Amino acid sequence: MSLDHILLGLLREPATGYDLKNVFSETVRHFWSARLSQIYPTLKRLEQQQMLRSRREPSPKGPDRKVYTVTEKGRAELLTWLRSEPAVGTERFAYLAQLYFMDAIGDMHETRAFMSALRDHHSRWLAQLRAVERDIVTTHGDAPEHYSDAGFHHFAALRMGIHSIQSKVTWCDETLAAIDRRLSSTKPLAEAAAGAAPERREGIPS
Amino acid sequence: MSLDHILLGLLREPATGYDLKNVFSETVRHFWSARLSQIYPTLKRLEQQQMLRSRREPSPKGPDRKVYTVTEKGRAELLTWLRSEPAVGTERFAYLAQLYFMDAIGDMHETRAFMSALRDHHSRWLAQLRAVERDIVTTHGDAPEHYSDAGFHHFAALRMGIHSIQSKVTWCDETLAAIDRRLSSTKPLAEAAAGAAPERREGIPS
DNA sequence: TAGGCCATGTAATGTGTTACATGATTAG
DNA sequence: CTAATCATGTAACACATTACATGGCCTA
Repeated sequence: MSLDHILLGLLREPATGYDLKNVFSETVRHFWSARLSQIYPTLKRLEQQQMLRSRREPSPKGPDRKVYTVTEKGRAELLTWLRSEPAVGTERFAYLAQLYFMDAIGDMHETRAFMSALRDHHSRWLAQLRAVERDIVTTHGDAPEHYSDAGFHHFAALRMGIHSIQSKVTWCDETLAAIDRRLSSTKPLAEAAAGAAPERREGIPS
Repeated sequence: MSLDHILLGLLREPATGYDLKNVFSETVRHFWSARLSQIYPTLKRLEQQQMLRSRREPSPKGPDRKVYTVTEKGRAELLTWLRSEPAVGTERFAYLAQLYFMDAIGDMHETRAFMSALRDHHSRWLAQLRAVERDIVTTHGDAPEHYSDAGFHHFAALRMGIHSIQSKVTWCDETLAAIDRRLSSTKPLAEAAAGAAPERREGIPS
């Protein structure tokens, strides 16, 4: 259901499927993603359901553009969704599942490499979000309570990304430190330098 | 693909679909969820692919149990997945999408109520995760680097949940405070007491 | 005896990804 | 001339949810 609502939300200005794809990669990408091959059929269906109307326009470059606008029915549907309960509880973290089972590999160095890759990824992502934040603050000032209505809501969503990703970087660091303590207590340098990973069996259950 | 791997991971002990459902709701629920009606066909398919083997056993209560075990091929597949890149970039936050478009309602009080509901939800969730953490620390001590291999990895996954949810509670508080500043600067108490929500139009763009 | 748990599943539908298919315009 | 961008879409498949269907055993 949610792509429907996101498209209705983005279509406050008339736009084509292609336009919406670009908006996705610019502003909405840190909490949602969608491919063109999903966007086109969804727009078509929303038009059949009378949530949208479309008109064809010649394009300066390339084929005709099919420009969509939201109907009254579509706007009503958007408002209903916005007024419904916060949509929580559907988050899925595939990389946490990997980590959770990673003891099956039996080599803490692989866990370390995994966490390190994860830290890099989140750290880069955080830098991007902070850059976006810096732009906004430079342009509109550092008091979001004085932004436009839309600006305020967009900024709040961005701040959630920053808090959340920052906490993951911190978590990666905490976990990497614990891994290092673990490695240095069970596998001193001399032994590690010796080569082949020794089988280790411990008694403490999960 | 991931439910496949999660089931392979959970099946270090032989278990039935029903058992796996229960394990889901106990330990894995903070980063993944699955319904029985998805688990059963998936187990069936994994058996066809020779990742799993099953045997029927009489049950003390109810119908025969169909107990699954992982084959060599299944274990190899699990290890391949564990050794692959961290599966990032698929996170979706439907409630952030709601917030992002919520200026369309045109009433900051509704945004406030939304954020407040979100805070409650995350706060309750955080309390649950902290309770689980407390149990583990009480039983196994506060030095995770000395836990079993499995225990260490499970604890690390739990810590990510705690960091991440805590950061969301903090974000909710920050945003609620900003909303309150905004409400008190644009709509003083006397006006709010007067009743009907006045239309407000501001010039600053997003 | 009513409701919950044990235990299995199927069918229909919804949602999302990957791959395929086409073709014009513009910048290097 | 070649590659990127503009612009449309379809088809096949993969993944997930909701609803339906069955039935025994145990507890309140």
